[in-house]
Amino acid sequence: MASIRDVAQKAGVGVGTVSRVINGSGYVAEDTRKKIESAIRELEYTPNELARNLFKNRTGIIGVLVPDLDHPFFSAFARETEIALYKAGYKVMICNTIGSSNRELDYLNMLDRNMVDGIITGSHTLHVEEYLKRKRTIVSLDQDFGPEIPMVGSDHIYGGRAAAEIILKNKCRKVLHITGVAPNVAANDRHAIFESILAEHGVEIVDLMMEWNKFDHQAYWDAAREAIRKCDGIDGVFAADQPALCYMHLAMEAGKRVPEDLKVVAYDGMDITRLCYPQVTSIDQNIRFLADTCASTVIKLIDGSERVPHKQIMSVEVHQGKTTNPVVLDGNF
Amino acid sequence: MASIRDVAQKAGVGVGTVSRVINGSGYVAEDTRKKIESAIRELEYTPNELARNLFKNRTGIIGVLVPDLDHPFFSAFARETEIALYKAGYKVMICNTIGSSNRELDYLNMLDRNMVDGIITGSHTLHVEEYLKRKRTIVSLDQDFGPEIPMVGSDHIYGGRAAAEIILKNKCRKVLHITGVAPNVAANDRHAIFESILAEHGVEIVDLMMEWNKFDHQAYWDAAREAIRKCDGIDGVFAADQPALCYMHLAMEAGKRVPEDLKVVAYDGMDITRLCYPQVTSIDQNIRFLADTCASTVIKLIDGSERVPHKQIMSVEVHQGKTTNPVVLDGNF
DNA sequence: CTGTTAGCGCGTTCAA
DNA sequence: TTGAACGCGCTAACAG
Repeated sequence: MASIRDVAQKAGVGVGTVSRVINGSGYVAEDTRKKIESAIRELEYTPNELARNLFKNRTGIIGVLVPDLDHPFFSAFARETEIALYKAGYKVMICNTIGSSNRELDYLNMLDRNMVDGIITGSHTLHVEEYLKRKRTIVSLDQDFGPEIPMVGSDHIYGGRAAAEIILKNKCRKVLHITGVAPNVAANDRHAIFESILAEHGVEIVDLMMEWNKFDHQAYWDAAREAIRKCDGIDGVFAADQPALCYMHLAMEAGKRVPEDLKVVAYDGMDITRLCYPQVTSIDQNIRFLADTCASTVIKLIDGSERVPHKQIMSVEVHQGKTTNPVVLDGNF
Repeated sequence: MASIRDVAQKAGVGVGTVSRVINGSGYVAEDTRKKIESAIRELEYTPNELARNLFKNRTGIIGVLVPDLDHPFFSAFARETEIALYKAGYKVMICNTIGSSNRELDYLNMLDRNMVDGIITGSHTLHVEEYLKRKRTIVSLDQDFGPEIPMVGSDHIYGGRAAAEIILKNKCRKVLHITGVAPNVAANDRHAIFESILAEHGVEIVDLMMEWNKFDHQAYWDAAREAIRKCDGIDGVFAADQPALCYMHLAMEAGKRVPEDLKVVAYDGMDITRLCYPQVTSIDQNIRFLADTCASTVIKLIDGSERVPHKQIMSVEVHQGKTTNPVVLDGNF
């Protein structure tokens, strides 16, 4: 409640001097400093960030946009991003964009209103133009908005290829492929490459497309149940963590053995695939690295000093669990 | 970039009039409004929230503190809280407090520095006094800081009792009880009541205490493995979701059948217990209701109009899955 | 109905 | 080494 003026008055000095003491800027005589410091203590003075922000035209806040904070991938991403940004002195404003698309717009507008210094977006329900309008200080996770906006993503091409290699070397003949991430997102790359490799090798593919904006587990179960009903003789599955787990568990319930009768390869490999039995083979994105890179990139953008690459692509890692037979990945298939 | 003065100048009016148009306050002639609106459009003027915030001494931001955003319970809580607060016109600043305890302090200090209008904390690594110093506009999830700070929580007493009833009616004789949530947290209540009921009925209890601040799944596996090694003949488990799952899967791997040889009751019942096979019996907290209540409570505190109850306790719900035999819960045992 | 002015609390010249 | 004055952009009170 006390302001810098109160402190100045109490210490019998001018506000400028108090300001210098607080910020450790400029010269200040040792004894006036003492006086001021004790005045600060007595009044329990704390600088008002709002006034500082107005002056500096900065808040130190970065907006982080994700479709759904309760999705394991995005909650992990949000967590790591917050940690990275905090270390750099920034705070994080978070937003779930799923469900209402003008929430994403709302948050983008905060850039214009100076409420946030930058935005990291893992949500992509808006048209490119809305993003381009703001230009600077936006970093995109896994979607290419063109040269104006830097993107950070994983090597999904390699990921899709690795999944295909595992499936092939496990000798699957009829593979269920559950797709359905947001349109325009780089993560889709894995699907195309996966299917083309399998097709090349004469493996039958059953495609199941989920609505990309359904994140509740009921939708996953429904999709898996539909796959089980519609189609017989599946001996391999490639899907994101959650649909993969649902399908696997339904198949097990129906008496299939994993990995003997059914091989499972999941994409992302979040904790959820580790807490299950058997532990799932998966292609893992390096979420911490993605988050750190998003954080450092947005900070560089804000500082405006360094140039940043348009694309920064992180490796994915293959985790061979118990839902496939172990194979050597050497690219020969 | 353009300020309200630029707009005023361009429209040939005073800043006050522009302000009135923007905020829809006071009277303004139709044609001057037109002029101003077109000036706004031409200059692509957007009000600077920072200046507004300074004037109103408000940011519209609520800080949400959780130990770990990547823990299923807290990510769900954060998600629901953000949604509820957004509907009420507030934004959410998020903080992971695990790992370094002065992060929590940092965020509490934001109250004093006017960076946030209020705080909802599900993290409790600090001493009570630090919370009491700020008094108002703090809402605590699941911890009682005394009469000054409203708390919102679940009926863990009922939860512990229900778990005990299920275990008893499933005729378990030797039960593994994994404990270890943060100290001083209401969630601990379930442990005491659970153990006392089981003891009353002569059921043997094996206690396993986990470090409360370990949230990575490795810690859960370690704990489960230790339990398996140390102790034989366990026919029932009561634990939080993740340790319960780890133990269950290890036991299954060792050839135990669920629920024939081993009954499992998990606490929280997050998605992770639904994506597993067999689906786990659980005591579920109503996270959306908790979040909504935290949100509305902190808003009432900010508005200062209504009084708020010191404690608001939500019911938990019993979800009978496939890891126990179905029983009727009537409190007779 | 409208323009002017006085803050909101702070950081920074710029003289002294 | 220091204090006074100005400005960040906006809102609200007041006078016209």
